Amino acid sequence: MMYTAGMAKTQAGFSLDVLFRALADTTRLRLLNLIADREICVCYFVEILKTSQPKISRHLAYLRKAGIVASRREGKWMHYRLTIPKDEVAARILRETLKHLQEKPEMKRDVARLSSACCAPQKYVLLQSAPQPAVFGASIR
Amino acid sequence: MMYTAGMAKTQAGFSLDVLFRALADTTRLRLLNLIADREICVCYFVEILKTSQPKISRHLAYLRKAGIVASRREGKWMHYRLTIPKDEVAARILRETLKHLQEKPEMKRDVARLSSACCAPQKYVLLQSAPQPAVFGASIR
DNA sequence: ACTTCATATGTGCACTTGCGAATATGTTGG
DNA sequence: CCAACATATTCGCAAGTGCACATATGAAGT
Repeated sequence: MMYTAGMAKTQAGFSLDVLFRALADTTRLRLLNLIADREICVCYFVEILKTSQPKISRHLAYLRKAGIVASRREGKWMHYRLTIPKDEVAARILRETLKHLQEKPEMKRDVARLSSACCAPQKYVLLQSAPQPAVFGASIR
Repeated sequence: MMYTAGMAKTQAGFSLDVLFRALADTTRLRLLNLIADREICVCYFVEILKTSQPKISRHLAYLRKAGIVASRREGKWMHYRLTIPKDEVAARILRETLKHLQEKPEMKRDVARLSSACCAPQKYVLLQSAPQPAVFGASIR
């Protein structure tokens, strides 16, 4: 057996229930799909999912507690990004999930709305001065 | 691009929420871990998980509705087996999950209890005349 | 047909989860 | 410090989920 120290294997302590519960919700899957390729500011989620701000915030908190996303503050804005779990199996499950979501029409529509919101922010009152999503075009998938 | 007809791709209609909700429960994960390698009769689950029969039956029904397991009747007994979903992504997620479960001590203990129950059924009153699990030793993982 | 055994399902209850509405926290600029 | 803005959290409620208990279904033997 040649496991080196850096080799992230399955961590026996890790609990999959947590991950699955985090993924077992449509709103959260939509959020994950949107941040899969870029770091996004919360206000975009609100506009794109056409959902209330507290609801978005709560679901993001849920994902954060499950260790799937991380946040970064930039002045008034909070940016969320995907964080691939240390556990190798969890990471693979997450990647497979995102790959699947990419195929779905609703998810494609969300991404399309995001890019149109970025290109023409004047159409969205709330996004007038919002920071643009980063890493557009690049992809972890 | 060289997709042949036989290549099972991601099915857009498939909904991952259902799969995740099915996997987001410890009892169901224990059941899945046990049937991952073999077809098992319900009475074994009851003995091994030391849980009430209705509870086992309910969770099995849940898994059946999610399309993860299938049942087969043999006289009075119902045998359950794992069914890999048609959707390729779902199938991969399920396999990864089972791989992860295999590592966990509780899950190993369940499997150990199962084999001891099979080798010495006289220790378990309820299993006196129960049919033995099939495909012992073989593995889909 | 009746009983027994194996499994499935209905019922009521405790607990959890998601939601909208209101409010709190944190940041920036005046 | 205060006002305005972006985001987070609290609260009360409606809906969902898991459980124990009781009961129903289905098969096999008498």
